Amino acid sequence: MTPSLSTFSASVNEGIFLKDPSTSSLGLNILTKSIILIDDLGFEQFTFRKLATDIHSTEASIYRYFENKHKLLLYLSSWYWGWSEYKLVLRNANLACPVQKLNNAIHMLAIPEKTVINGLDMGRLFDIICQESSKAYLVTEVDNLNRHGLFYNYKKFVAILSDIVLEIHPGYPYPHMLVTTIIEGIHHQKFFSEHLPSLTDKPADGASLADFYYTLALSVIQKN
Amino acid sequence: MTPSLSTFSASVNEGIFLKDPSTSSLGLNILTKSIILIDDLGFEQFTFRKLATDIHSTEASIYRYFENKHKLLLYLSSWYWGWSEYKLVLRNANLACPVQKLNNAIHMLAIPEKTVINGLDMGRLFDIICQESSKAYLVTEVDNLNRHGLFYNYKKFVAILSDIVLEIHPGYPYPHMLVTTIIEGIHHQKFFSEHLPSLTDKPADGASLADFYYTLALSVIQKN
DNA sequence: CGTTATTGATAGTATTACTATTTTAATTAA
DNA sequence: TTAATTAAAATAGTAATACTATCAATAACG
Repeated sequence: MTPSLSTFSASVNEGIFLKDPSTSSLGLNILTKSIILIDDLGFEQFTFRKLATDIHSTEASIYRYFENKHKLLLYLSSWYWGWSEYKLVLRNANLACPVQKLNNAIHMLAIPEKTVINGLDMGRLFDIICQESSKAYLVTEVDNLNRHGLFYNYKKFVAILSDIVLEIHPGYPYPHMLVTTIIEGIHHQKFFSEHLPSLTDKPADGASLADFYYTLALSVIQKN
Repeated sequence: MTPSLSTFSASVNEGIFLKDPSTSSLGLNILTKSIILIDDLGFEQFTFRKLATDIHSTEASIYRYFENKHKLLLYLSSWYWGWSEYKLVLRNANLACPVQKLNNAIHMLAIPEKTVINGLDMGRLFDIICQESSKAYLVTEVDNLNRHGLFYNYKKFVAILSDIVLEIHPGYPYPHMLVTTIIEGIHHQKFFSEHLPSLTDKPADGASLADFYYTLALSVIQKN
């Protein structure tokens, strides 16, 4: 069911990078290794200098691709949502029932595939999404970034899911709230289950997470 | 209904500070002004140097209270949850119905009071909680911090709410998941409504947030 | 009045987050 | 094949950040 990599090229908004990293081997190296480094060190300890030594390049070279590490995080996040949308659309292509579509989506979000796409370790990228991606928007420049469309891919994904919710219950007043609550919730619970288990419930694996949020979604949608 | 300030002294875990800021006027100054500065600049732009000049003190003096700005954020967050617990217990003291208790709690979380407690601007502190507080735990040192009990106040608050959920539906399997989903959800939606409105639904004021999450909670609890 | 704790003043270091410039290497186009 | 263009490496440097250390001044306290 996983789409072949050759057919997928992530469309990440141009404003995020200075030079498209997907067009050169150094750029791809930056992406590949930054995922590993950010996952290992955490975003705050991660620096372009460390990345540079890791890929046997220089800080200056990396700065030609990304203005700063925050933009790199935004790129990874944006790429993730671009990829997720692609997968979702493909998986739901031949489904008619919106409840099935929603179920599909929630499972996709909660149970990450551990494959490698375009050289990028999706398992680690998912961990970054859970632990670091909110730092991409929880910043003072958020309005400015948003004005330039740098959250487009995430917003698009949310919009698609919201439409599915509305298919299930036309006129439901809070589709976006529900969808972002589920998405951010999944990421939080993943983190909690690993680091702050008393903030979640056992077993907090992907399957029970999907179960919890799918039930939640359906109860809420039908209740209103 | 607001408890009198004289009766409340926040109990923040000792490991968070080097010297208790609530015991000196410089300490209180640090707390008061850091709330304003973090709210104005955002946590990443906020520095002890800027805070020092702001309160006409020195960096070194501030470092005598907090190891680093991250610990200061943890203090503010911890103080917020200590205060919230105090308020919640007081408000629910003479209620028997757990559904009413939950309703109370959700309204308290979604509709912040704009008062000043012990000199601390609660309106601004709430904004910090929404925008910055997740950065207090989304770090690599989280396990170490947790081992030292530095998230105690938040976990305690979650535990109290989870117990209320269990009062409503004994045996409900996901009380903690539900509670943290609601709490973090409220904070996210607050932020989204101000900065990324397409990720939420209008009107995203406190009242409709409370409405959304209260309905969500009840549907989910009763469904299972 | 003397002791102790608190803060201020000053200084210094390692690291981070960049920017600029020049050299080398690799591609491509004439 | 050479010249022209582009990408990357090497090197250097700056301002700001995140601290640490030392010592003097002062206030509080018994």
